[in-house]
Amino acid sequence: MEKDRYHPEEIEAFWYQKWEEAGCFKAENYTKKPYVIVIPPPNITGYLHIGHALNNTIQDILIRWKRMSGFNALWVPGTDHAGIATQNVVEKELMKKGLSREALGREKFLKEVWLWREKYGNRIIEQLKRLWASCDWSRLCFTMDENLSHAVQTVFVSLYKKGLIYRGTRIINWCPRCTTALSDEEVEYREEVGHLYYIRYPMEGKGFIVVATTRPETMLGDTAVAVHPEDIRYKDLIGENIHLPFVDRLIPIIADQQVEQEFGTGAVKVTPSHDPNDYSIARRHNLQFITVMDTTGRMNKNAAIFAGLDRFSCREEILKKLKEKNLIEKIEPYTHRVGHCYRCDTVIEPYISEQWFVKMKELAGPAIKVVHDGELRFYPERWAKIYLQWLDNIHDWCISRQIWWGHRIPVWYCSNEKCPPIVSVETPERCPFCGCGHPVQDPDVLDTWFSSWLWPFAVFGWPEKTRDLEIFYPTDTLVTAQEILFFWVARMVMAGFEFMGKKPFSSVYINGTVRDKTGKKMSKSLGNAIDPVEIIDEAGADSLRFGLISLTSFGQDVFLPDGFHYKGRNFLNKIWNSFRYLEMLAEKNQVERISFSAIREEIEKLKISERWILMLLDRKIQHVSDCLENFRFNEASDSLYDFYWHQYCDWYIEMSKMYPEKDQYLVSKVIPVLFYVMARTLKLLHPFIPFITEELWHRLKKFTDVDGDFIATSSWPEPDGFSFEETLEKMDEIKKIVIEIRDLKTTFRIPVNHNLDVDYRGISLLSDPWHRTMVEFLARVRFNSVERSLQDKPDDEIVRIWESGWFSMKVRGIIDIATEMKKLSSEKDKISKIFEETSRKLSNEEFLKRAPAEVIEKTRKLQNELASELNKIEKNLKLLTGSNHECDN
RNA sequence: AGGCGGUUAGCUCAGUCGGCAAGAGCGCUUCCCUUACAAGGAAGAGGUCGUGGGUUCGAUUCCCUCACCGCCUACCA
Repeated sequence: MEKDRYHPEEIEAFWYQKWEEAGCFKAENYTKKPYVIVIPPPNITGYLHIGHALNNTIQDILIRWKRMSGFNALWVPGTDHAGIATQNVVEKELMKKGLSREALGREKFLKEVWLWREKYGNRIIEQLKRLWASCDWSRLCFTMDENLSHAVQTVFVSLYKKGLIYRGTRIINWCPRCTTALSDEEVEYREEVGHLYYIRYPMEGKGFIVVATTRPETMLGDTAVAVHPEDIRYKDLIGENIHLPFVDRLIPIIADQQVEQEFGTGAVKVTPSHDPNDYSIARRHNLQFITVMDTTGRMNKNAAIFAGLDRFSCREEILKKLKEKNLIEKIEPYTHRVGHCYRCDTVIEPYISEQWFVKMKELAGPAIKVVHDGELRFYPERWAKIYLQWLDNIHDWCISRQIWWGHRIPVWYCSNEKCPPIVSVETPERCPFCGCGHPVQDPDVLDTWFSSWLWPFAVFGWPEKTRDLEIFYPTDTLVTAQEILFFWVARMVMAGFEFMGKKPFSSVYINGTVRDKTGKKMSKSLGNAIDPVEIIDEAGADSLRFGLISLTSFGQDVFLPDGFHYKGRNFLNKIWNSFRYLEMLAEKNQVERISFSAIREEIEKLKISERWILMLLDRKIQHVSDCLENFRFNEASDSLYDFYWHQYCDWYIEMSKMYPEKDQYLVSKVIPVLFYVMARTLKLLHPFIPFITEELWHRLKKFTDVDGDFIATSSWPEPDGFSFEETLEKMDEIKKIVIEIRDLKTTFRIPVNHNLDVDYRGISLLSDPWHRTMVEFLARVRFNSVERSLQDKPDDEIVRIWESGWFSMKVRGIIDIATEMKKLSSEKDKISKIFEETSRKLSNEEFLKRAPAEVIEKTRKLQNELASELNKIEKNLKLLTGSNHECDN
């Protein structure tokens, strides 16, 4: 037989295609109970990164498991139009060609974006698809699809009519690079080292008041200085005026509770148009709002001599001028949080403008209740608290964006300014209020998340009352990342109740974040990303999946070490080669049609080894199913790994080699059990490593009567209900003896198939010839039955006492007594300690009184085992020191 | 400032209701290309489970303190 390794490339490509051709992933069997997951739609600008890989592997495991478990499993795929991100990408492309969106104009620009989308927008889907995701691709959705647009408009109009959407002039987060408003969630705060500048503001009378600020350039827009009403330092100054430098403006000193006396000097400059705090102070005090920047972050005409400067150069300039005027008291280093645009990383500018908002308080109610009532659960549970905390403090949602790529706001304005806005799904011909002819549509588009939050029902055709909507909504499980808990998850729950009257899903599994060695999130822009596609090219999707899953315990962040996928890769190789052994075995013994049902019918004819592995398999089926039920993916995959490799391969397959070719028991029982365990384990492994299991499933068909056309659509195994508990103890004993002999053989370098003198009158397990054969085979020795006394032990033999019998082996050359002594002594010490501990426990009345019976029983049993072990070691030690008379049995 | 997560073998991590003689993968040591597999096999070494208290018959596990690492929220300019 030739050496072989598992080569995934062709196999993975082959089966993916077959699955699709056969429609394995289509959720078409409406007689079955549905199980539904909607994918968190990746951005069309995205590449598959390791975070997607983890997130989608988990979804795929759930879907495949449920599909096999008899559900009409539906995984809805789709992509997100990602308004700002996509517009930025296309603008960059245009820039390369010397074009700009302004030069093209709205219509032509949008054409470009659609072209770009046609060309690259499905790249990430192709990656997912080629690689593993068992989505129902016939239902692929896009957030800019016509029905999605229709849903978005319907929702807007409905919320507007309920008074939950309004238009207003507020201070909002503005990105001067993207020149658009952003929601609070779209701003990323980062600690940055800056300065705190103490500036002297000359008072109208005489003297100065010193204010502290991190942003001196905004002073040009100051319309007051505020102090705390009870601050004795400034009490008398309230109502005085300040002569604001550069802009020639008198501004008052006012008193406001919001001012912290301890911070800075206790006096704060108030810039209502460029700071959210100052904005609220200004509203309380009816201050003037003076905007000193334009939409791109340049100082405007209100900035007097600084007009035209960029906001950051203006800061430098103004500091220079202040120094010249001796108006800087001091400058301190200061670390503070600075908001950045989540799409382009530009520093956010608080900015006053007219935008559309959604009132969130009312919508949040049902979303809070459903979690309180336990009808929507988070896994891990701690996320519920974070979710609730956000909803409890929810602010209105700014939904209008001053970009072009996205859902146009369904609002028109009449030329007559007295007419209210026309809010309608259909384009109005004329103004319904005054009848005039040319209503103009609002130029803005909606926040991308304003379409994403409708995802769980919009993908099924809402607002139409479709059959899909009726059958598949609400969905079951949402698998997503922590970073979009507020952006997306919370808003979906709100939308679900508002528009469907029902929660959109009942379980939310928040998978961990994949981080690099320094704890940073893996991302392309940070340059610390591991490219999953590269790993797949190298070792296959199964290896990647297995490696990822193995490292991600219940919602914990994942810290990827180099070569994390080797575990999976090696495992696949093990599976591959063990399968080849089975094939070879079947062919050699001319076994063709193995009937699994026969195994179950003739249980009583099975020997301990078969019963043992069947029992372990049964337990494993139960365990893996339980793990999946509780989102314990790594526990499931690791316990399957252990079972397959360290029980099935290391022991059971090895045992099968003890039978001669065409042995009756081998052919009639062992081979069927080998195949049976293989087949069932492959099913359990399928959700984790779909490709190799599918390949082997089809190879199994040559020998067995496995069910289903594909393993992907076969049935999830149920335990047979075997309870051969007694085999466990015996197999453990056999393993122990085998390991003991192997240890001796290693220590004393004894050759293979050495003759071992054994007195098994006292070793009860070995009184069974079949057990003896098995031990001999596994330990690669031959037993000579002897009944001589240990006193007659020749000097070139080493002896091990086991229970009340013993075995002895001839040792070539020098027996290294010292090595053996050392080993036994340290073993003795170790066991003695534990023995003492258990003794103490068992003589403790409180323990006996309070501990549960099974714990006491367990401790007693351990105590006995330790005692007999100590006894053995004692005797063995005595043998080595030569005083072997007493231990002769 | 609050909240959350982490701290277990050299490295990366498991350890579900307190009752283990504390596990895995990689790495390390010794031996073996034995007819499924060297991406393999056999046998090993390696941990006072971050600190200090407490509860308990019993704590890696529960409670409190502290330390360090990380994350998330917050209108201290």
